Amino acid sequence: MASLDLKTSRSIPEAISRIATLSSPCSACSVRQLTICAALEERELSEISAILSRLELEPGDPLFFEGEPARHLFNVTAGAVKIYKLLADGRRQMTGFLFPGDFLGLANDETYAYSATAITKTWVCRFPRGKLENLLKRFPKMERRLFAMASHELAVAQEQMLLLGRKTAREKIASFLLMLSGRAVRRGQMDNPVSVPMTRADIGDFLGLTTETVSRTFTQLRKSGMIALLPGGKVRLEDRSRLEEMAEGT
Amino acid sequence: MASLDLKTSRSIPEAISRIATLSSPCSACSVRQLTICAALEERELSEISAILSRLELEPGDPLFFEGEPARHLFNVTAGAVKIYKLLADGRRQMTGFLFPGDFLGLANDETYAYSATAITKTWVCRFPRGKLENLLKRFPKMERRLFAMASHELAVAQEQMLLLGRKTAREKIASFLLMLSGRAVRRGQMDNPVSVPMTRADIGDFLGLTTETVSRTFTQLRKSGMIALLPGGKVRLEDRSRLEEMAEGT
DNA sequence: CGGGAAGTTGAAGAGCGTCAAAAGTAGTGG
DNA sequence: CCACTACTTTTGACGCTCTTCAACTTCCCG
Repeated sequence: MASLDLKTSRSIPEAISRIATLSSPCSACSVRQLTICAALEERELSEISAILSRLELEPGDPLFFEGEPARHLFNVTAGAVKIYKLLADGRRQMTGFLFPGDFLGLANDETYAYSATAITKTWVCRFPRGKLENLLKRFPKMERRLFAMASHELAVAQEQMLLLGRKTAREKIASFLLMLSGRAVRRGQMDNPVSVPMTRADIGDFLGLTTETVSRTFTQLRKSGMIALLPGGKVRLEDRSRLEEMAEGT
Repeated sequence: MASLDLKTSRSIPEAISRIATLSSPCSACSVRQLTICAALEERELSEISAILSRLELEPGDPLFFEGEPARHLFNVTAGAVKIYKLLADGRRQMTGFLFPGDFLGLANDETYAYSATAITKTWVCRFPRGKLENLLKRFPKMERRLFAMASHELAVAQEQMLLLGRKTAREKIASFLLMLSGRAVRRGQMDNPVSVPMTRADIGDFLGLTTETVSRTFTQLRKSGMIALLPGGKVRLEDRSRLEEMAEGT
């Protein structure tokens, strides 16, 4: 699994190497157009840059835990992050997987509503909450962009509720693979094969299934010729239209 | 609308006492403090008032359907609304129940991501999307308030994912009743008994269960003395702490 | 290589869904 | 005011999907 992300993140060193020559490291940011920093001027970027810290996380490193005071907001620039909530007895629900360009840490009250952990080697920009809020007041464009992203998250969450509440295991897995593929495209990557950097247990906790059911369902889709399981945690979609039908329940 | 210049009213009773003398119907709005119109000046309220239509809906009346061009945003002022998504074969997932003070119609692309229907006799304020957006640009306080509400929705959605993906039928029903109770309190109503204006089928589609399972689970909770089913769609919570434990899976 | 985590597969069982029917409730009109 | 209808809710019997528990295999990373 880990080897797979090394591949996807191969362009990071290049980006870093360019940092020194630019006025703001953000100018070289490969995910800028995807996130809150889109459409900002160079001068504004340097102000953003001044308040953030860049962190490098190893697989399994936590960003924060549910219930903690929400002191920071984060922006994923490379790698993958999982966010989840727990029940008292340890049952876990992933509420999202985050990839480059995704934003996390919005807190309604003063504490995080979920925990966040790096899945692979991951780079994030970390913003102190108060400082970012001050900046947002001065850059309405950025605030509106953040609102739009939250609004998008809301639509994604509703789609996920439909999946969790009403789809079968096969439909869930099909939807999941298509979602990963679609998001890869939006980040400018190949749509197929799709990189699946998380474990079966993580996928299960995302889809409301057990690891065993996830594994069995992958096998089932493989045997019916709809997908191929490639080494390095990659999955090739062999019949996208049938997967799409399956995902919609037809 | 003629203008009567008043200072911002901070306390609700104070505001209500002034209703008769005020120009904008929004001044008398009982849910103002709960929604996007909180903390606006009288002059701003009258501008809001100028762009909205007030609609009265009968049970079953649609507000809009998934996929339709998102021309309006809505604010519930009285009654109850259900929002839901459908699969091709008719399977349905409620993504929320909305009560006075709640906001709906945010659309990421140009179309609604879900359908919305009145459950009971309902009053809403309807805002043309473009006009409201213009107003938001001029009233950053309101835009920030809307953002905060969307952010809250996001946290609620994540809680619902935890419920849908990982809770048992009993835990789901317990969580549901406690949620209704908590929201009633936030609207200034009694926390117990809780009013349950939606059908068993609607509840099932909200919790990822069938009507039969919802009904059986209600019966089970009633027989174990945790709730009482009252006429008129009311439920009395007989043992809140046990319900809370159950909702959290302990 | 070797050890531990992750993934796969099997068998058995539980929880919830499905199908069916009865009982309760609300609205309508004679 | 009651009968009629249609819908909602409840209850029962049965079945299926997914979970649980367990063993085995594969894949990494040191």
